Amino acid sequence: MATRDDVARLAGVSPSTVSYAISGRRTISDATKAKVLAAMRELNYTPDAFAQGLAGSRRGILALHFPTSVDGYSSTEFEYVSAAMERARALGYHMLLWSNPTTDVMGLESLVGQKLVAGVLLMEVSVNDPRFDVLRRAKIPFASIGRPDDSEDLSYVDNNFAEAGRIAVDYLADLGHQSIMYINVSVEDQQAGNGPAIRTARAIAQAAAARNIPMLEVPVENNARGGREALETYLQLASRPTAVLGLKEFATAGFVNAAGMASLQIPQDLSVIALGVSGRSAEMVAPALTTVAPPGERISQKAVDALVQGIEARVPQVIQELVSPEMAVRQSSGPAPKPKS
Amino acid sequence: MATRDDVARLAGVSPSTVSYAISGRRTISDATKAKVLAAMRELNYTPDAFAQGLAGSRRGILALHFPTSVDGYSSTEFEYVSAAMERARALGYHMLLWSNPTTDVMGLESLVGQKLVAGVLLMEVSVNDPRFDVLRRAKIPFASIGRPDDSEDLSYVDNNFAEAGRIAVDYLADLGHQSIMYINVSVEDQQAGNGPAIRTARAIAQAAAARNIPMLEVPVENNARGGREALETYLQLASRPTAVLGLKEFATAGFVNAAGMASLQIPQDLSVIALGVSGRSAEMVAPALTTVAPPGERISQKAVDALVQGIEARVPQVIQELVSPEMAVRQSSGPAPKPKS
DNA sequence: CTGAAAGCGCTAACAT
DNA sequence: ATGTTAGCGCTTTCAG
Repeated sequence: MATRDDVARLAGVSPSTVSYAISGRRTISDATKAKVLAAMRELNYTPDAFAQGLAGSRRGILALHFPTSVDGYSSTEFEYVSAAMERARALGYHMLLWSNPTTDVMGLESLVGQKLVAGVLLMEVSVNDPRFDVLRRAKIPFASIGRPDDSEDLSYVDNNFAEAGRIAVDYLADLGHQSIMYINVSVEDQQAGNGPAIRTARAIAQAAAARNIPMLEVPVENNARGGREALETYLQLASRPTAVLGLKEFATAGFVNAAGMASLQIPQDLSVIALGVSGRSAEMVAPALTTVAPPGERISQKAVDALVQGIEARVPQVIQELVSPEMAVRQSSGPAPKPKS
Repeated sequence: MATRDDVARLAGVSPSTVSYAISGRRTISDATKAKVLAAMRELNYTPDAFAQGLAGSRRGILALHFPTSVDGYSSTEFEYVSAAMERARALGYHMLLWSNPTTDVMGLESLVGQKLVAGVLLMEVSVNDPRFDVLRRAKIPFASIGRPDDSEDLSYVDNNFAEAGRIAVDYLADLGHQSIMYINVSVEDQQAGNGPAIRTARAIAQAAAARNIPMLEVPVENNARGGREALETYLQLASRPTAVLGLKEFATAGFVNAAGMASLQIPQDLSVIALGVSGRSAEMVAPALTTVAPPGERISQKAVDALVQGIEARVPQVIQELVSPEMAVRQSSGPAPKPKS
């Protein structure tokens, strides 16, 4: 492979001139610039990323870090990943995928220690996520999709859960629903500090209280079986809520499907709203799920922007942003049934 | 941050000794090794990845490349990505995610030109994928998940489509089904050379012919609307097949849901089998889809192994492997209905 | 068994 | 406007 010196020789200029012609960090006459460009093209030259990284200060790689999940991830999560990668590329960075158990903080430490990446973007953060301390100590720029409880000094972009709760509850209340069941993630996940689960529960509780509506929380695992369990719980209730909010797509789908088996009509008998689920997933279920979810690409994009700002800005600023969720009314929700007399 | 020379100074040895103590590429007395290790620990030293990459020959980064899809990807695809990343890590490599339009071959070229990555793993390859030529010309190691038509000299791991077709068709034939409809990807996708679509169609046709069963192919887009269109086509058929094979999860789910709306009973009236769909996705649908799909993690894992072999082996070998699909019978399939007399 | 020294291919300060 | 040169932090020969 051709090196910069080969290009310089062929163009008849000094090596540094080649560098400057590429970077534009000093003025080069059009004549020599043309010669350099021609030589580059002829030799099919591209600067070596490792040499650039070692010599300069810019290391054009970002890491996207998420804890390995036993449950696996859904297409909704992949949308975040894809969008983050595309945004990184648009800003001139490569995106490294990195995943290890949350408990294994060493993994992150070793990644950072190698100085391979210029910054780290955290996904699936918990309210007391230990990764933040690791990164703070390492003095490496970072930002997160989602936020921990103690988030004063850090840059993040997160879903506006409070707003999501309000939108969903108000929508249901306006349709005459008088009580709500919330399908939460498993107790273990909650204890692990799952941010969306905790914040959503809080938001729904508040919004429901504001509308004077009782709310019941049911924790299940995020899979079809969990959804079925939620339905069993639902069926055993003395007075069944007419509205169900589900946080995760697999559990919510499982609930809806089980309800269908049990001859419950959705949305005639009860309304179901899925929170934080992408449209594509929502439409895999029958009836298609009404959703309240933030635009994932935009969250990822802004989070990458925040990270890059933290890397490149001379005076990094803390960027914190809550993205408003959007409601998509599909077939799983409607007016509350008339109470039987 | 501490450098290797700092460690050497603290340990009272020469810099190269530190390197050798780490790499183990020459024998070091236990005494000095202990000193070095202690110094490393004290300074919290990790070798700089860029310096290692520049000085040595090993560049511990792999790229996972897939064309950006307008349709977006599903959780099934994410499983491949996750598994590939984990395997790479197990083998001591980082995994870079990279995606751009197939038409834009320049994008891949620039990635490779930077010599950032030691090898490239291709996903979502088409039968005439232009990316192979780019990589061949660049003389960079590569392997693929899936394969092009001309695959003689390259390493790949792919689903055994022929076997998948046979398994599905034999299963249906044994249950008395006499004709089959195949929901394929859109005509555009087929013309773009979508390998799984083309090979699956071929496999089903062959297996059906062997069992003397007619097969009808219906191309639709991979989303809920596509599934509904497939059902409309189905309903208008003079004699309706009692079995449907679907290639993509969103279209297949859409078909099943639309069938439910049209009061078709699955599996009583017709059986549906989803090909290449993960269990998690299959269970989002009601009735849960019977699937014939290869174990995604194992495909990814072997593909990464093949790539790394191509990078590290002194005499790289061409590794080609077809992974057998597995059938999971769920609720969407059963015996053919008795023909009405 | 260990040390010294020559690069790897660049960036950026120091020249002119 | 361009050339010269000193590193960046390592790996790996060459020399004990």
